Amino acid sequence: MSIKSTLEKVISEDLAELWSLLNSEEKRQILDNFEIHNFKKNQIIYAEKDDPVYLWCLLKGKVKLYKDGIGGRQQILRLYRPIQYFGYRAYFAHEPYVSSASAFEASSLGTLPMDVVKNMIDNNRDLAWFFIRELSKNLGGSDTKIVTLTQKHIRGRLAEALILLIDNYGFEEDGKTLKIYMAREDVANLSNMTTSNAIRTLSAFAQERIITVDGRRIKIVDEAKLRQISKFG
Amino acid sequence: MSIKSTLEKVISEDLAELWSLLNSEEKRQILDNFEIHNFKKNQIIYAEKDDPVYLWCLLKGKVKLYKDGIGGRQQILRLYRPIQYFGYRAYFAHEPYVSSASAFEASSLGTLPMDVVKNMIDNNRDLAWFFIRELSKNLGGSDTKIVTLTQKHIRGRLAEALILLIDNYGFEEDGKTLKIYMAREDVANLSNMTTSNAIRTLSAFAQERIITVDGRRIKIVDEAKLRQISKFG
DNA sequence: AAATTTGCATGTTTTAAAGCATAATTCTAA
DNA sequence: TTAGAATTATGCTTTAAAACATGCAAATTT
Repeated sequence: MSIKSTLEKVISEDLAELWSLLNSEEKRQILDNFEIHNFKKNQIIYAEKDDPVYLWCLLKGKVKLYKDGIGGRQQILRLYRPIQYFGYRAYFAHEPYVSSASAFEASSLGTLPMDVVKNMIDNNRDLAWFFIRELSKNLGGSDTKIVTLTQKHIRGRLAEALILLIDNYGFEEDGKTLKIYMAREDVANLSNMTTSNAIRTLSAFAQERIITVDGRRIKIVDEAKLRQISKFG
Repeated sequence: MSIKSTLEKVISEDLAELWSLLNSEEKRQILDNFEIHNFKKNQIIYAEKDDPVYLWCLLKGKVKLYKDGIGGRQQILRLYRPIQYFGYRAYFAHEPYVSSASAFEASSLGTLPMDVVKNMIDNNRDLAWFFIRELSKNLGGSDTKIVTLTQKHIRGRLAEALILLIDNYGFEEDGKTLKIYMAREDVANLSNMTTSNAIRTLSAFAQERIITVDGRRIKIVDEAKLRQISKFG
């Protein structure tokens, strides 16, 4: 199979949501400009203050969007799974990036120059609506996060983070084990607490039989309890 | 002057930014659907969980967008001044509102049904870009706020809030006095702290000759120092 | 004008979470 | 395969901010 038709296969199968919104000329434009890049575990995809150039599409793996804060503290803002798009916000705002993206594990990503995306949006209202909707959903999420991360106590924040991991990456075949294996430090960076407190609170949850912990494998035993802790104390 | 031509005057003068993007048919559509509403001080414009129906345009006054959190604690997310638009995010996300809006002082607002806005976006790419850009700027701001509100200490958060007030509402004729007079409680809700601590820290800033405080009149004496405190300790 | 409410100011106490120290364990690379 | 590094686990100490209490002043209501 030619490189091009392989690419077409990859793109048309994987970009499902966006792909269906395009006409044949637009599809050709994508094929001509789409590039695949592979990233190793923990490799940085782009960094805060960089100028945005590409629309990124996660094809395989896991990616975190994060912001480095005060005293080396890092806040994870969003997590991506295949097939999701990111990296476009800063371009649309005419700003440099305010956050960084890195591969959580070995990942494969596609790029499309934002100038191409811009042209396509100009001529495709469905595409415009796709981005308007994505931006709107993200903005609602960030506004909500401002309140939960500042007002919830540690246990509530950790419970919320675990629920986010469930919703984002789901379970292994057993229907219990989280399908993501992250360092305690990343759990902490997700839920706005120190690594010590993430470890401590995970242990507490384990003791209370809400979860079990085996290294980085986290099993959700009592999801209802988790949601209750996330919502209230 | 007829009601309609008065309205046209109000709209064409005040909606400047959006108005210039429209053709005459679109302008007619706005004139037919635009309504003016007046709100008293502290009156709620819409509330969290409501379904979004209108695009709101602040014509006169000041509006806060906020979210009620845990234990009666409120977080102010954004502040609006004339002429700014809000209330569209939830509609675009196909969600109920996740935050509430209320008038900070007696205010005058215009409404346009979101269904009308949607139709206009469908046929006007500049209008689409207007909202894409606004959403993108807001999302960058919210993502940044997540980090500053969780990681900065009280003094840094208050300094940042005061700078936000400068940038949003500016100064009186003296070039020093903030052009907004808000209760200590709102200052606290803007900077994620208790009312007591807002009062305490304002007093501390006054003692350090960074600001002067006379009731709700706040004079910025040393803006450079304020920016330094916001950035670092 | 008196009474009541509301908002501002400040001191004291309590507490949640950070910071720090030290092991134990697991991973990684020479 | 072993030495070293990184990660996880736990206990102890410190601290920033919340919670609480009280007094005072200004504004509103009666």
